[in-house]
Amino acid sequence: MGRQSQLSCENCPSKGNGIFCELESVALKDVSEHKVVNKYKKGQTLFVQGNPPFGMYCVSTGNVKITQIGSDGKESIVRIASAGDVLGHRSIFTDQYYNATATAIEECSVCFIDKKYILKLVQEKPSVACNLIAQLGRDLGAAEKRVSSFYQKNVRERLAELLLLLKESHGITQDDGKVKLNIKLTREEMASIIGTASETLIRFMSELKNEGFIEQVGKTIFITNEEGLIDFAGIGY
Amino acid sequence: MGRQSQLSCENCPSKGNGIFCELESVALKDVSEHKVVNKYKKGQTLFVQGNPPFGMYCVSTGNVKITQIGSDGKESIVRIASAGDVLGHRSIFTDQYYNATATAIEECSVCFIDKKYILKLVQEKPSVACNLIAQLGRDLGAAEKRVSSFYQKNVRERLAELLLLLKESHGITQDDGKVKLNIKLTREEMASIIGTASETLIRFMSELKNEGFIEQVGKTIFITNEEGLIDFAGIGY
DNA sequence: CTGAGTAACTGATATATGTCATGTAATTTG
DNA sequence: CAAATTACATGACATATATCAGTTACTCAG
Repeated sequence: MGRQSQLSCENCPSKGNGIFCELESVALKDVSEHKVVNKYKKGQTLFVQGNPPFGMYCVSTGNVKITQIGSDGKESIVRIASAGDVLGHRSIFTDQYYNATATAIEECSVCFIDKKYILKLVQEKPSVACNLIAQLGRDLGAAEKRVSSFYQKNVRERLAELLLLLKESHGITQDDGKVKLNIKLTREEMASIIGTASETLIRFMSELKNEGFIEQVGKTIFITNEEGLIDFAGIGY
Repeated sequence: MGRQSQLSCENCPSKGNGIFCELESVALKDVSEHKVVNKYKKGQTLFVQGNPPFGMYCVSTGNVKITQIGSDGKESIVRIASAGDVLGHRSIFTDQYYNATATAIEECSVCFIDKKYILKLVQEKPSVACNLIAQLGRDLGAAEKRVSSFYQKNVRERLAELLLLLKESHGITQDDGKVKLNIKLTREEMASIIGTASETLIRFMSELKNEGFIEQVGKTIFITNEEGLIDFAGIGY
């Protein structure tokens, strides 16, 4: 659905931390020529659970949610991809259909790289393969940590943990010392990340507000007391 | 701790489905020469959460549980590795300390491959890199599925799902049509996989027994009605 | 073989969290 | 700009599951 435009990988906002970061200029230009830049509006899907993969996505700007739908229709957010993150890489190499849906949660610019080309690139450029392995390794680590969180922590602790993770990935420290979470998530979405009902999440958010750990202006969340949250989450950070 | 012995990769029971399966004889022999075969007894650890990784493990025989300990001491099983599965690969490439502990749940034979060598191999042999990516991709897919299961399913459904997964990975169909789950897990361990208390798990196991979906002889579980379980799990398998 | 320790199992009770209901605030749309 | 829709928020209640307590059945070391 997205509008196309050409934008070189060398000027990509995500150049520094992507899987292509160690490629020399010539190779990077070659990547540029094999990709398509797509724009997505909020709510538009990059790919849909159950469909076959044709390539890999690399987020340039904006945030994308990766969700799985249960048989009861409940939507669970398994991951959020931001600038520099790749998407759909899992399905290409495992030769499975997408087992999740990727949806833009805001105006996004995402590059699409053809399956054939990315397979060739991984064969020829060990650095790309290694970076892909590392990325998958980090994703797996994060996913396994979440699995154990579900067992070991209650909703309140998982919420504190989520806020701290969002701070790491999307936090902007302001002049007044408060940290702004630069990502717009509905309460419903936040709830489906930590696996709880939105009402329950909202209740605990209110609690955190009352106790002075966070502040809210509209949907935007500010972390005002990180130490407190860490304590709250009950973790060895 | 394990006793050493030399055993060629070419005769490894897990040769067909490991990450080295596409290597030619010469290369495989080279791998053999860079590995050490270790034996572990039930309860012995391959590596421990928080320690730095020195290499990668490849399970030859037996089953290994990968666990994470929460701040409250609760042990959560994030994955079970069996013949052909690799272990500790995540930490090598992400350059992090182990964020999980690997423990033999029965007599095991596991090959250890030095970090330096495996890095070199991934650089030089694209097939190894691709297989590693695929393996990580499958692991990530499984982990993400578990994350959403926690949100979307209740304990009973997660138990049915676990039994079906164990059937896929460790099931042996017998002459009488019953499927034997060829893996010895304590109820406590099973509970910590699906994230519930052992008492609760036992209760639902009894329920499944009473309704004729499974049978038990000692610790060994037999699946007698797969269809029923699939229905129970409420999933689109 | 035997006793001690651990694991399996069952029951009773407590509680965290889900669900339903209702009202208000914020967005979107014609 | 108003109307309609959607998201946020809080209360009341229901319930799945954790926790605690106790019994029985294995397992393993001596």
